[in-house]
Amino acid sequence: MSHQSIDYAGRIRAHGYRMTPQREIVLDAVCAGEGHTTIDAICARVHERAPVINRSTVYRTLEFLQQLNLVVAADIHGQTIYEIAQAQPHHHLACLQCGDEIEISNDELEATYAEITERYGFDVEVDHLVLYGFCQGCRAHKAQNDS
Amino acid sequence: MSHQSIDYAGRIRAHGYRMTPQREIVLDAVCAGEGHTTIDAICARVHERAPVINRSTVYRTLEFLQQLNLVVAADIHGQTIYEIAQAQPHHHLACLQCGDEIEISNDELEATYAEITERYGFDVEVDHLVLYGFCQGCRAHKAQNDS
DNA sequence: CTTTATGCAAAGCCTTTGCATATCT
DNA sequence: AGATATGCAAAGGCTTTGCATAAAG
Repeated sequence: MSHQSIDYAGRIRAHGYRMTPQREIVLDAVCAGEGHTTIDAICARVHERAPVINRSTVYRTLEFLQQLNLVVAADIHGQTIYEIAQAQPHHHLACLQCGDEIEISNDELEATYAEITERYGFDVEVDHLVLYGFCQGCRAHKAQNDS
Repeated sequence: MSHQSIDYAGRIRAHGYRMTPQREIVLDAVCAGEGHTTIDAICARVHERAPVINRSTVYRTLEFLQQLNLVVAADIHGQTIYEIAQAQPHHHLACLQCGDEIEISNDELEATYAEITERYGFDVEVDHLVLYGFCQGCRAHKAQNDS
């Protein structure tokens, strides 16, 4: 699922703003993150293609793209990560040990949300939940060390 | 549930460290947060009782209390919040509109975690999940405005 | 041609750190 | 006395902002 399939220029112009090379390059960099990219990673990728682009432009562009709902942000370990907005809400499993991340669909959590709404009258609005824990590989190592 | 019921001084000394007025005041300030307190709120409360206590001491003390598992921290909207460690893992529902927070037990989410472990081999280790959404009152307002 | 976007540099904010002093056991 | 904890001030890292210039429609 590439971001190429979306008419970003059109959606930006539809709001009365302009498409620029910088915005395109930042969008590409976010997309290259495969789901979750830090500012540093984005800046590094941007810098490869266009060393002249300023860091503050990257910040401003990401802010801008979020307002148009083309990019979404999430907090992970206190760091902000960015990714291309997808039609499907989804979540992440982040391994505390190896740092690996697994993307999961919303299905697993939907039932839980419904239950919370029913019990607390609270409408959970989560597009981008990050659950921490230990992945399969690291669990195996942990089990060895604990013995 | 007050933190008074726990022998903090004892637990601190058991690790070879010292109980000090500063640490006691910071602990009180965290406890006064009723579940989730920002650094600023903690510093404000500390300052009321003892204006001389330095901000860096508060940072160091919180770091210290976390290492002893007397205080736990979580990220909420990019801000670090602190609370007294409880025996029971629990989570928060944070309303995006009014900022209200509801504390919920782990029970609602346990089944979901089990399912994730089964399906992905990923062991979710969440002591302090924060779910964003809209509380009952704000949902009612939203419904009105949307019509 | 007008408005929006960018680059640069500087300011801001929050957090951490080094070091001398004070405090606890 | 010996070790730990604190206060102060300064440094650090990341993000935001003001302003002049450049570029898009």
